[in-house]
Amino acid sequence: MAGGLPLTRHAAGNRSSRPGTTQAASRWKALRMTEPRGRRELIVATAAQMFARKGIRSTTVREIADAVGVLSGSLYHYFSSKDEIVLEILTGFLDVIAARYRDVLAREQDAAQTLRAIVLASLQVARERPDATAIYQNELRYLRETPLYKEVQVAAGEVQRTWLGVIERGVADGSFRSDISPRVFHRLIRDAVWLSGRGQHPDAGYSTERLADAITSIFLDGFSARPRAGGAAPA
Amino acid sequence: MAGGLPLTRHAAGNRSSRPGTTQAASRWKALRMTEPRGRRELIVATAAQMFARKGIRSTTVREIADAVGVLSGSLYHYFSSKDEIVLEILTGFLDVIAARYRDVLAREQDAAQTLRAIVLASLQVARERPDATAIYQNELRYLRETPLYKEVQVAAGEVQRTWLGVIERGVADGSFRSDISPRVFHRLIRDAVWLSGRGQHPDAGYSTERLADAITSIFLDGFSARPRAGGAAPA
DNA sequence: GTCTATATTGAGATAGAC
DNA sequence: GTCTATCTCAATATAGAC
Repeated sequence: MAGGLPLTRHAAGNRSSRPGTTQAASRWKALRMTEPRGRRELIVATAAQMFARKGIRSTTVREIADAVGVLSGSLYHYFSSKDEIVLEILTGFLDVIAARYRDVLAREQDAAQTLRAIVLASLQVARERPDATAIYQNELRYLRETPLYKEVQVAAGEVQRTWLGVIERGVADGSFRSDISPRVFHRLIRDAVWLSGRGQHPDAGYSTERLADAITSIFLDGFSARPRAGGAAPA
Repeated sequence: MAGGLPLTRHAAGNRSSRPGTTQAASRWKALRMTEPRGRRELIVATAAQMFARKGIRSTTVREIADAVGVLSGSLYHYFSSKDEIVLEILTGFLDVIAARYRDVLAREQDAAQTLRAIVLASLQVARERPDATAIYQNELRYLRETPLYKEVQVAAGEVQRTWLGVIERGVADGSFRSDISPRVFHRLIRDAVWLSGRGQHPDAGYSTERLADAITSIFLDGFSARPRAGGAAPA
């Protein structure tokens, strides 16, 4: 923390200027599935990327502004605070998850199939929105300190109830073990799923589908080598 | 044995004064297994508690000093920076883990038994040192920004090699599945173990041993309800 | 809608008296 | 070994010109 950088604040020269076509904007075009449309969305997307990489607290509004290609004061034309940007990132994220889960539940499969589908849907969202995923996993502590947290909690509630619901259903109908608390199982599989993108390495060679299968298989069948219910013995 | 430590002066306000018996000190006596001995250790323990609860960045040196019962300048008699306190917390933590793992390996059990023992040892450390555990899980991003990170990484290396070693051994001798990457399995079970203390609720009614059994059983046998290798059918 | 310039606050760290 | 007092820097946010 003693570090004094010999910083020159923002050499006004290196911005080349037209907002819509900055480096930041074209980066998104190349890398992300959903390309930010307007300046406001570009701010959100850029901030999400930086929050995910460096943490919310360590990312300054000036850095966000630099990356977007404007000066920091201009951000306040779109958002009234840094936290408001955070809120927009997370509610967008949670809304997407909740919607996917609703689709899954609408299929009315059995508990095991539903669980597998929830795992897959979660991993897909994690892949599509890696920044928001990382922020949500890593910055809960920051979030709790902000007044906006309540709004996030509401959105998170539905998500949690979906997981717990399918687990309890499986226990009730006899397809899942009843000697282990559904809450404990929920915590384990939920963390496994959401943290599996941590460290950005998508596990060389593990597609989203294959990872979903691996996770579901471990959690339902176990890692011990012995004949398994559904099918073939281990290769 | 926190009896009589030297007196301090200083009346400034609400602190009642003898360092050894401040609120902070007696809190430790009540709650923790290892009671801080000297002032230096009290600083470390207090800081750990606050870092765990509020995050490193949000905890100011002034807050730490207040909780200990001194003024902020005095901390710099013991540590030359805030990060040095963080480093002491984490290397102490990792050294304890590495030592426990060495004990486990010395027993020369089979892979499944060793894995179970590592899970249990980890949960015990997590229970004994919840603050350091939380810090290590939640503040990796902060750590990476600090020059001290390299030292932490070295200590973490041995820990990781222990996990991976036992998993690979089980795969090699045929007791674990070979159709799932050991690295993937390692990540899943490691996160499950270290995060299981998250949220401070020790899972009402789940002792450390019972939780270790639950985790090991889920990861080895699976959550599906069907006759399991080792014994009785689910209740 | 963006910039320039700056107010304001808060943090880590230091110097030197006691 | 602790306190008092203060330095220095960095960060969020604002005001108002263009």
